[in-house]
Amino acid sequence: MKIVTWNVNSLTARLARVTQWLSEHEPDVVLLQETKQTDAKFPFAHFEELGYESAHYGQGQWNGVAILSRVGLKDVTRGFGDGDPEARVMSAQCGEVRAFTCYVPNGRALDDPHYTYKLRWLDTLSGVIANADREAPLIVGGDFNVAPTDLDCYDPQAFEGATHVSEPEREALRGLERAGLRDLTRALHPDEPCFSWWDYRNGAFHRGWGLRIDLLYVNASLFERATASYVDRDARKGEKPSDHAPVVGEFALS
DNA sequence: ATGTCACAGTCCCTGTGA
Repeated sequence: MKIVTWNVNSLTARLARVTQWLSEHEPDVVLLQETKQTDAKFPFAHFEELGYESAHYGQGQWNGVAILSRVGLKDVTRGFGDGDPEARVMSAQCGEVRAFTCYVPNGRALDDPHYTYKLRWLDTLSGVIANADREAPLIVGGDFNVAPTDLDCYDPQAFEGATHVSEPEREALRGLERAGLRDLTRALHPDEPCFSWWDYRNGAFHRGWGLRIDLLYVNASLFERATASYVDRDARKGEKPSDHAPVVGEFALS
Protein backbone atom coordinates (compact mmCIF):
# COMPACT_ATOMS: atom_id res chain seq x y z
CA MET A 1 0.00 0.00 0.00
CA LYS A 2 1.31 3.41 -1.00
CA ILE A 3 0.21 6.48 0.99
CA VAL A 4 1.19 10.04 0.09
CA THR A 5 0.84 13.42 1.77
CA TRP A 6 0.98 16.55 -0.37
CA ASN A 7 0.30 20.21 0.30
CA VAL A 8 -0.89 21.26 -3.16
CA ASN A 9 -1.24 25.02 -2.46
CA SER A 10 -4.64 25.33 -4.18
CA LEU A 11 -6.20 22.29 -5.81
CA THR A 12 -7.77 24.61 -8.38
CA ALA A 13 -4.35 25.78 -9.53
CA ARG A 14 -2.78 22.32 -9.16
CA LEU A 15 -5.40 19.90 -10.54
CA ALA A 16 -3.44 19.11 -13.71
CA ARG A 17 -0.24 18.45 -11.75
CA VAL A 18 -2.09 16.31 -9.18
CA THR A 19 -3.83 14.31 -11.93
CA GLN A 20 -0.51 13.67 -13.69
CA TRP A 21 1.14 12.62 -10.43
CA LEU A 22 -1.65 10.17 -9.55
CA SER A 23 -1.41 8.49 -12.94
CA GLU A 24 2.38 8.15 -12.69
CA HIS A 25 2.64 7.01 -9.07
CA GLU A 26 -0.67 5.23 -8.47
CA PRO A 27 -0.90 5.84 -4.71
CA ASP A 28 -3.62 3.99 -2.79
CA VAL A 29 -4.33 6.78 -0.29
CA VAL A 30 -3.75 10.50 -0.87
CA LEU A 31 -3.69 13.05 1.96
CA LEU A 32 -4.04 16.58 0.60
CA GLN A 33 -3.67 19.96 2.28
CA GLU A 34 -4.40 23.54 1.24
CA THR A 35 -7.06 22.69 -1.31
CA LYS A 36 -8.33 26.28 -0.89
CA GLN A 37 -11.79 25.27 -2.10
CA THR A 38 -15.33 24.96 -0.84
CA ASP A 39 -16.80 21.45 -0.77
CA ALA A 40 -19.09 22.52 -3.63
CA LYS A 41 -16.09 23.12 -5.89
CA PHE A 42 -14.15 19.96 -5.03
CA PRO A 43 -13.78 17.67 -8.10
CA PHE A 44 -15.27 14.47 -6.65
CA ALA A 45 -16.34 13.18 -10.09
CA HIS A 46 -12.92 13.83 -11.60
CA PHE A 47 -11.20 11.74 -8.91
CA GLU A 48 -13.83 9.04 -9.24
CA GLU A 49 -12.92 8.74 -12.93
CA LEU A 50 -9.32 8.21 -11.82
CA GLY A 51 -10.45 5.40 -9.52
CA TYR A 52 -10.57 7.25 -6.21
CA GLU A 53 -13.29 7.79 -3.66
CA SER A 54 -12.77 11.14 -2.00
CA ALA A 55 -13.81 13.22 0.96
CA HIS A 56 -13.15 16.93 1.44
CA TYR A 57 -13.24 19.34 4.35
CA GLY A 58 -13.14 22.73 2.69
CA GLN A 59 -13.48 26.29 3.74
CA GLY A 60 -12.94 28.35 0.60
CA GLN A 61 -10.15 30.87 0.25
CA TRP A 62 -7.80 29.30 2.79
CA ASN A 63 -6.91 25.90 4.26
CA GLY A 64 -8.94 22.86 3.18
CA VAL A 65 -7.94 19.18 3.41
CA ALA A 66 -8.95 16.06 1.51
CA ILE A 67 -8.49 12.30 1.45
CA LEU A 68 -8.57 10.19 -1.71
CA SER A 69 -8.59 6.42 -1.56
CA ARG A 70 -8.83 3.49 -3.95
CA VAL A 71 -8.92 0.95 -1.10
CA GLY A 72 -12.17 2.11 0.49
CA LEU A 73 -13.15 5.32 2.27
CA LYS A 74 -15.50 5.39 5.24
CA ASP A 75 -16.06 6.77 8.75
CA VAL A 76 -14.98 10.29 7.80
CA THR A 77 -14.39 12.83 10.58
CA ARG A 78 -13.92 16.57 10.07
CA GLY A 79 -12.15 18.92 12.48
CA PHE A 80 -11.48 18.23 16.16
CA GLY A 81 -15.06 18.89 17.19
CA ASP A 82 -13.88 21.94 19.15
CA GLY A 83 -15.65 24.57 17.08
CA ASP A 84 -12.53 25.67 15.17
CA PRO A 85 -13.85 27.29 11.95
CA GLU A 86 -10.59 26.59 10.06
CA ALA A 87 -10.66 23.43 7.90
CA ARG A 88 -7.33 21.85 8.85
CA VAL A 89 -7.86 18.21 9.76
CA MET A 90 -9.96 15.22 8.74
CA SER A 91 -9.67 11.47 8.96
CA ALA A 92 -11.08 8.39 7.28
CA GLN A 93 -10.84 4.62 7.36
CA CYS A 94 -9.02 3.57 4.17
CA GLY A 95 -8.94 -0.21 4.00
CA GLU A 96 -7.06 -1.39 7.09
CA VAL A 97 -5.60 2.04 7.83
CA ARG A 98 -7.03 4.94 9.83
CA ALA A 99 -5.67 8.01 8.00
CA PHE A 100 -5.50 11.64 9.15
CA THR A 101 -4.61 14.59 6.94
CA CYS A 102 -3.40 17.71 8.77
CA TYR A 103 -2.65 21.27 7.79
CA VAL A 104 -1.01 22.64 10.94
CA PRO A 105 -1.29 26.43 11.43
CA ASN A 106 1.75 28.34 10.14
CA GLY A 107 2.21 30.44 13.27
CA ARG A 108 3.39 33.52 11.33
CA ALA A 109 5.73 34.84 14.08
CA LEU A 110 6.74 33.83 17.60
CA ASP A 111 4.83 36.77 19.10
CA ASP A 112 1.73 36.35 16.92
CA PRO A 113 -1.53 34.95 18.34
CA HIS A 114 -1.42 32.48 15.42
CA TYR A 115 1.68 30.92 17.00
CA THR A 116 -0.24 30.24 20.23
CA TYR A 117 -3.02 28.76 18.10
CA LYS A 118 -0.43 26.53 16.39
CA LEU A 119 0.89 25.15 19.70
CA ARG A 120 -2.61 24.54 21.03
CA TRP A 121 -3.63 22.89 17.74
CA LEU A 122 -0.73 20.44 17.93
CA ASP A 123 -1.58 19.61 21.56
CA THR A 124 -5.17 18.92 20.55
CA LEU A 125 -3.97 16.60 17.77
CA SER A 126 -1.72 14.71 20.21
CA GLY A 127 -4.69 14.27 22.53
CA VAL A 128 -6.81 12.83 19.74
CA ILE A 129 -4.06 10.40 18.76
CA ALA A 130 -3.40 9.36 22.36
CA ASN A 131 -7.02 8.22 22.54
CA ALA A 132 -6.94 6.28 19.25
CA ASP A 133 -6.93 2.49 18.92
CA ARG A 134 -3.29 1.34 19.29
CA GLU A 135 -3.84 -2.05 17.68
CA ALA A 136 -5.11 -0.83 14.32
CA PRO A 137 -2.74 0.69 11.71
CA LEU A 138 -2.79 4.51 11.92
CA ILE A 139 -1.13 7.25 9.87
CA VAL A 140 -1.13 10.99 10.48
CA GLY A 141 0.22 12.83 7.45
CA GLY A 142 0.37 16.44 6.55
CA ASP A 143 2.05 19.81 6.41
CA PHE A 144 3.13 20.26 10.03
CA ASN A 145 4.85 23.60 9.47
CA VAL A 146 7.56 22.47 11.90
CA ALA A 147 11.03 21.17 11.03
CA PRO A 148 11.47 18.55 13.79
CA THR A 149 15.25 18.97 14.22
CA ASP A 150 18.07 21.06 12.76
CA LEU A 151 18.75 18.31 10.20
CA ASP A 152 15.36 19.21 8.74
CA CYS A 153 16.40 22.82 8.00
CA TYR A 154 18.91 23.94 5.35
CA ASP A 155 20.34 26.67 7.61
CA PRO A 156 19.22 26.72 11.25
CA GLN A 157 21.04 30.04 11.82
CA ALA A 158 18.94 31.72 9.13
CA PHE A 159 15.82 30.69 11.07
CA GLU A 160 16.83 32.01 14.49
CA GLY A 161 13.86 33.79 15.99
CA ALA A 162 11.53 32.43 13.29
CA THR A 163 8.69 29.95 13.36
CA HIS A 164 9.01 26.34 12.12
CA VAL A 165 12.17 25.62 14.17
CA SER A 166 11.44 27.03 17.63
CA GLU A 167 11.73 24.75 20.64
CA PRO A 168 8.07 25.07 21.76
CA GLU A 169 6.92 23.95 18.29
CA ARG A 170 9.34 21.05 18.28
CA GLU A 171 8.23 20.08 21.78
CA ALA A 172 4.58 20.19 20.71
CA LEU A 173 5.46 17.96 17.75
CA ARG A 174 7.15 15.47 20.10
CA GLY A 175 3.77 15.15 21.77
CA LEU A 176 2.80 13.00 18.79
CA GLU A 177 5.68 10.65 19.60
CA ARG A 178 4.58 10.49 23.22
CA ALA A 179 1.15 9.56 21.88
CA GLY A 180 2.75 6.53 20.20
CA LEU A 181 3.68 7.75 16.69
CA ARG A 182 6.96 7.63 14.75
CA ASP A 183 8.25 9.99 12.09
CA LEU A 184 8.40 7.46 9.25
CA THR A 185 10.66 9.26 6.76
CA ARG A 186 13.22 10.12 9.44
CA ALA A 187 13.11 6.62 10.94
CA LEU A 188 14.01 5.11 7.57
CA HIS A 189 16.48 7.89 6.62
CA PRO A 190 18.32 8.93 9.80
CA ASP A 191 20.98 11.06 8.06
CA GLU A 192 19.47 12.59 4.89
CA PRO A 193 17.64 15.92 5.14
CA CYS A 194 14.71 14.76 2.93
CA PHE A 195 13.43 18.32 2.46
CA SER A 196 9.81 18.60 1.32
CA TRP A 197 9.29 22.39 0.98
CA TRP A 198 11.16 25.16 -0.76
CA ASP A 199 10.07 28.83 -0.82
CA TYR A 200 8.96 30.07 -4.23
CA ARG A 201 11.20 33.12 -3.73
CA ASN A 202 14.91 33.59 -4.23
CA GLY A 203 15.42 30.47 -6.31
CA ALA A 204 15.26 28.52 -3.06
CA PHE A 205 14.64 25.14 -4.72
CA HIS A 206 17.67 25.35 -6.97
CA ARG A 207 19.84 26.58 -4.10
CA GLY A 208 18.75 23.67 -1.92
CA TRP A 209 17.18 26.00 0.64
CA GLY A 210 14.56 23.57 1.90
CA LEU A 211 12.79 22.40 5.02
CA ARG A 212 11.34 19.01 5.93
CA ILE A 213 7.92 19.99 7.25
CA ASP A 214 5.68 17.50 5.42
CA LEU A 215 5.65 14.43 7.63
CA LEU A 216 4.13 10.96 7.90
CA TYR A 217 3.61 9.83 11.47
CA VAL A 218 2.65 6.18 11.94
CA ASN A 219 1.80 4.09 14.99
CA ALA A 220 3.71 0.92 15.88
CA SER A 221 1.14 -1.30 14.20
CA LEU A 222 1.74 0.41 10.85
CA PHE A 223 5.49 1.02 11.35
CA GLU A 224 6.19 -2.68 11.55
CA ARG A 225 4.73 -3.02 8.06
CA ALA A 226 6.64 -0.04 6.57
CA THR A 227 8.92 -0.80 3.64
CA ALA A 228 9.91 2.63 2.27
CA SER A 229 9.50 6.39 2.52
CA TYR A 230 10.70 9.09 0.15
CA VAL A 231 10.13 12.61 -1.13
CA ASP A 232 9.32 13.07 -4.82
CA ARG A 233 11.47 16.16 -5.53
CA ASP A 234 10.60 15.93 -9.24
CA ALA A 235 7.10 17.17 -8.40
CA ARG A 236 8.66 20.49 -7.27
CA LYS A 237 10.10 21.02 -10.78
CA GLY A 238 8.48 22.13 -14.04
CA GLU A 239 5.40 24.21 -14.77
CA LYS A 240 3.25 25.53 -11.95
CA PRO A 241 4.54 23.33 -9.13
CA SER A 242 3.31 23.49 -5.56
CA ASP A 243 5.98 24.81 -3.19
CA HIS A 244 5.69 21.42 -1.41
CA ALA A 245 6.73 18.02 -2.77
CA PRO A 246 4.74 14.83 -2.12
CA VAL A 247 6.03 12.58 0.70
CA VAL A 248 5.35 8.87 0.25
CA GLY A 249 5.15 5.92 2.62
CA GLU A 250 4.96 2.31 1.44
CA PHE A 251 3.63 -0.56 3.52
CA ALA A 252 3.30 -4.32 3.28
CA LEU A 253 -0.49 -4.22 3.34
CA SER A 254 -2.98 -5.40 0.76
C1' DA B 1 16.76 39.10 3.22
C1' DT B 2 13.10 38.15 0.20
C1' DG B 3 14.13 37.72 -6.52
C1' DT B 4 7.01 34.06 -5.94
C1' DC B 5 2.50 32.27 -6.06
C1' DA B 6 -2.57 32.24 -5.17
C1' DC B 7 -6.64 34.31 -3.49
C1' DA B 8 -10.53 37.83 -3.23
C1' DG B 9 -12.05 42.25 -3.92
C1' DT B 10 -10.80 47.28 -4.37
C1' DC B 11 -11.47 43.62 -10.26
C1' DC B 12 -5.97 44.13 -14.76
C1' DC B 13 -3.89 46.37 -9.50
C1' DT B 14 -3.64 45.87 -4.33
C1' DG B 15 -3.59 43.64 0.32
C1' DT B 16 -3.15 39.29 2.62
C1' DG B 17 -1.23 34.79 3.63
C1' DA B 18 2.27 31.58 2.99
